[in-house]
Amino acid sequence: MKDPAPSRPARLADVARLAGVSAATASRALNGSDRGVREANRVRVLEAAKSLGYTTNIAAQAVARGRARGVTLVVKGMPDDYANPITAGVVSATQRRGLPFTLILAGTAPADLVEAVNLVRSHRPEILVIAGGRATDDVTIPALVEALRRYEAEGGRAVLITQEGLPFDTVAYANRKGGYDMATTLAGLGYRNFAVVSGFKHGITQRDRTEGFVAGLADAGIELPADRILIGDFNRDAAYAMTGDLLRRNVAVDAIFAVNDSMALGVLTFLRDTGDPRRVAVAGFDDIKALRDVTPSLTTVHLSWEQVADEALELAVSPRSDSPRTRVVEGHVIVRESTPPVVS
Amino acid sequence: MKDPAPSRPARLADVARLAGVSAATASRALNGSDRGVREANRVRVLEAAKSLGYTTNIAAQAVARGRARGVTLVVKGMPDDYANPITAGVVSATQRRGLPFTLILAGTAPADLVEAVNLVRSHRPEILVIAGGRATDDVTIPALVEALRRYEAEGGRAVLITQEGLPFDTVAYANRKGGYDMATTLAGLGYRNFAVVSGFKHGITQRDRTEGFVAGLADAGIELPADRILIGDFNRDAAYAMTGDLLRRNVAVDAIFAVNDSMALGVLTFLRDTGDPRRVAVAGFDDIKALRDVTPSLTTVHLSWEQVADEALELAVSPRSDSPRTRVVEGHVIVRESTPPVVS
DNA sequence: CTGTTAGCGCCTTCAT
DNA sequence: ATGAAGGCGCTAACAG
Repeated sequence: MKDPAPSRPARLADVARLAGVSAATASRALNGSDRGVREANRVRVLEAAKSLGYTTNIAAQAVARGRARGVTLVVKGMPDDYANPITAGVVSATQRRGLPFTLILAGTAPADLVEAVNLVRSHRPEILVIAGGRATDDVTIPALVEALRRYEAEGGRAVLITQEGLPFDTVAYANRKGGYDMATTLAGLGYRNFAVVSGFKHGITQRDRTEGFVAGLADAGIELPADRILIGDFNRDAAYAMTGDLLRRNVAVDAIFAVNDSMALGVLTFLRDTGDPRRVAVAGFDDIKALRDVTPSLTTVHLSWEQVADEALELAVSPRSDSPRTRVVEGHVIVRESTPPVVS
Repeated sequence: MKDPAPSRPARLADVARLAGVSAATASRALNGSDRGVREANRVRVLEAAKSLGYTTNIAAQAVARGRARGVTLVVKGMPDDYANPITAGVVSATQRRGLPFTLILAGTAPADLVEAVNLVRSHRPEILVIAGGRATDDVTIPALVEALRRYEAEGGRAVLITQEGLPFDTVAYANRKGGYDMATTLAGLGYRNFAVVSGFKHGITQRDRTEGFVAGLADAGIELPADRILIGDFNRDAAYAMTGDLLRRNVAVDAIFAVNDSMALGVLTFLRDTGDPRRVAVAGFDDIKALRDVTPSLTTVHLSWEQVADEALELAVSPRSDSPRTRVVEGHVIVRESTPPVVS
């Protein structure tokens, strides 16, 4: 049997005709914000729509309205909980508000983010959320700011998660404080010889977490030699490799702080692959879900992604303010098996 | 400083004017498929566009063309690698082809999928991919089929991943064979007393994996008592609970096959939380990335998600065929530490 | 409350 | 190769 000739989707006019009303009335009954339609007509329109299998042409609607409903999230890399614990939070916060949700992936190169924002601009959604950190040496920042400026000038609302310091509404985590608290916690447990597995040098998130950690150690009377701060890519595999480098140097280390959980998992797995995973304490940051299934269970800084996402959407739907607002979400240290108290 | 009055985004007409050409020419230079524009004009249009910060209004483009470029993926629940190893594959396969990508989340109730498809219809993308299994007792299937029929009648191309048996192009995994191979592998390692942790009764994926496993055991001369097949929700937490139920019954079990990896992780974590995780062998299915970091490392059926996604897109971009095609991707068993050979 | 009339921004014949 | 004109499906004024 041959395919039937591609029939046109039912249009609003078809529905209106079948219901015996004008297109305007059908529009109001179907998608209008105001209630100005007699009940009888409303019912007839809805029935006609259903019997025709009508779905609003969102593109046409967006053209007519000048803007598309809903929020678009831009995420770097994969939207998995592993690398991007934020995604799930934004998704559910969005659905909770009954807003349409769309996800755009950006590549991991800095310039990709600018490109993604311009792609989003061409969709013209009401709300744009960008998740993910940036680097201090990122030469594309001016381009990013310009793209976002344009987006907002065109009537959109942009909110950044993590991208602190840019002139837009922002939700940030207390990275410095989290690092600081982790340091004092570990020191309190009796550890003295630390190493930090961090992301490449100019990443803002890892920088703040690392600096906070170093400051916390200092306040606990512990100095961290510069060569104990390892630098590499901001992911699990790099952390795995860095741990090898560290241990091969045969330095005395009894605790490793990885600046995020997926890196901590890399550290842990390396330790396990090469002996007893408990011979060095390990701590991470984020409290991603995957931690539930690893041994030893991992000490980390818990962040409430639900709250982060919720604050972001709240900023987005609130009236525009004259100057950019920043909300900071704090986490708290959760001590688990990977950092047992030191017995001496 | 006050916000400037929301300026309109630059339109094609603005670009055309600045470049000194007509809108038609600007359109051809910017987005036209044909090359019919003199080089000099092309350059001037591109420059004008850049200087105005112009981005195509995709909605308008979609209205004019009748269809939006790119692929939309519908996924149930969260798009994380944990529950949906497919997402990452589809994302990269899509980007590899240079197609715009959009993700729509559906709720986990069967009816949510129909709703999601209709939402997608209203976006009118060229390609629609649905990832995720279904239940045999799903009363919404006719509604789903109708929604997809309409989508295709309107000119869209739908491809299902996993949703075997529906009249659309489909990429399926060899679930039965995977289960069968796992059974014979485990039997070959010396195991005799099995249990299966499966998803709720009518899920097609879990049914096939379970049936294959039972058949494999039978061919190895092992009978699986019906009460050793545990039924519950198709996720980690349910598997965790089911394992508890099983062990409390005090039955002799030396190996548990969980029908997917996240359930296997639930089993493993339960075993660990209540004693030595190695006292029972555990095997899963899918080979998700999170497995890299757990101990003991998990025996599973490896599936190439890249290949699955690639076949799906290949079907989608290939010429329409008269009857629905099905491609089956096979996996293979990978034996790891969680199922050591039985020594007797 | 409802219908009429203009657009929204873009693409695509059809001429030239 | 280019421009003019019409149309895609919907919404927003404006009358009534």
